Amino acid sequence: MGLAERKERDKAELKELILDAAKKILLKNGQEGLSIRKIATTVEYSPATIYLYFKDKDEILHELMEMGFMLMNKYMVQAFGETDPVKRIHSIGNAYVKFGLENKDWYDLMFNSDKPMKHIEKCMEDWDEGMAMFNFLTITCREAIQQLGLKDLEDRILALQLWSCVHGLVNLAQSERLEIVERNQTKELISKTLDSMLVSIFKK
Amino acid sequence: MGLAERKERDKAELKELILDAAKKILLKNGQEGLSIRKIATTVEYSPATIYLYFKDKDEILHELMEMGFMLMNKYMVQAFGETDPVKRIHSIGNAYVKFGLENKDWYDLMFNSDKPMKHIEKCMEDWDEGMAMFNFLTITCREAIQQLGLKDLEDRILALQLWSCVHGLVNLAQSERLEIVERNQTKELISKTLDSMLVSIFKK
DNA sequence: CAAATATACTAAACAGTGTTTAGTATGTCA
DNA sequence: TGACATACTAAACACTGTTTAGTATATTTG
Repeated sequence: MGLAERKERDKAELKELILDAAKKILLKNGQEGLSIRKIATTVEYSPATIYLYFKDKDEILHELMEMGFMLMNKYMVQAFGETDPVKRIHSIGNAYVKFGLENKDWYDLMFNSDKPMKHIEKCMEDWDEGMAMFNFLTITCREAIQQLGLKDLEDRILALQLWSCVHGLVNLAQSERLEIVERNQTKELISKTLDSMLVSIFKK
Repeated sequence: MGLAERKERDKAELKELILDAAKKILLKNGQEGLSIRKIATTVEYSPATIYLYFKDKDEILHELMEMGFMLMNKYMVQAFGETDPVKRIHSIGNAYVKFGLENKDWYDLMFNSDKPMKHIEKCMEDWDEGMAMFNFLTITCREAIQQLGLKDLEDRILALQLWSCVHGLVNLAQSERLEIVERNQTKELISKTLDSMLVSIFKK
């Protein structure tokens, strides 16, 4: 029976089990289909028990967001290893878009949803993972500006320019606005646009 | 009483009343706070009555989306009147961002939410208003490319490059990612980034 | 005029949602 | 053995979108 099996599971592991269940449901049903009650039935506990391990749903979504950033880092390993700053920017851009297109639900949690942010606000925490990403991009921009002697460019403005472009592309693709405006080959369209933007900044 | 008052209202006007109520609730409580039941109590009918005038909630959100595009057009009048294509691109960009920042809920419905799009899919309709906007931008890009002799730029790629940048900026601002990464003066940051992008494309 | 039909509307239910409260077993310690 | 803490849950609260069956009222037809 469920009771006997559950007792075997270490008490401290339940938090991890809940997050595992949440992750599974997120991947299978999306953020809309992720509910406390579904998590509860998956781990074979009552919904109220979930609240003994997490303050509220926002906290669970925040933890999932952090998992999403770990997954994104895997997409970035090549970029992290790139020494040439301009090449690194290319690598970051491609990895970012690739991650966004392949992991809609994770991406949404990390860069669109306000629920993980509400938890950050409530607990007076910071958006560490997102800031780390942006700082890495900003530093890379600074290096690229120095190397190419683009003295009239500001690192954080350039970083934001790059970020907003890839963020916009991913969101337009995910909200199905792109497919409707330009049917078929949206992936090719995205990579062309990304290239065009990088060319407009660094070449000419 | 409610009954007497209601009878006076023309039957054909109820659909408009429902949309008016929906609009009010959207502006006051946001998309999260907009429910069929709240609309029903506002217009003093039962929730079931709403479904005699609209197929489902998605249809109501779709109609609100169309209202949003009408509002956006008001922000675009100056751009529509601009004859110089490069200046027109500047004008469109500024109007787009201004609209996005000032009308979060409308913007979300128009460019992020999948619910109005679900209705479009169900009814085999098109995203006419969005396509019209993108076509206008694409035509302007074509004119700018011709005028400046930028023969290695493709109009629809350039249009998408511009769109994704402003869309990204608006979304980053609205999801509070910008404020966390760069505290204070986010508005100035956005206008600087917008300028920087336009400079990188059209000057140098 | 009376009966049949069509219109406009609603009460109640269904199946969900996040969250809280009060209470129940079980285990530990004095 | 009694007191207390821990782990958990049933049930409720206040919501959500949507559907179904039924009720008045109005209109049309025989």
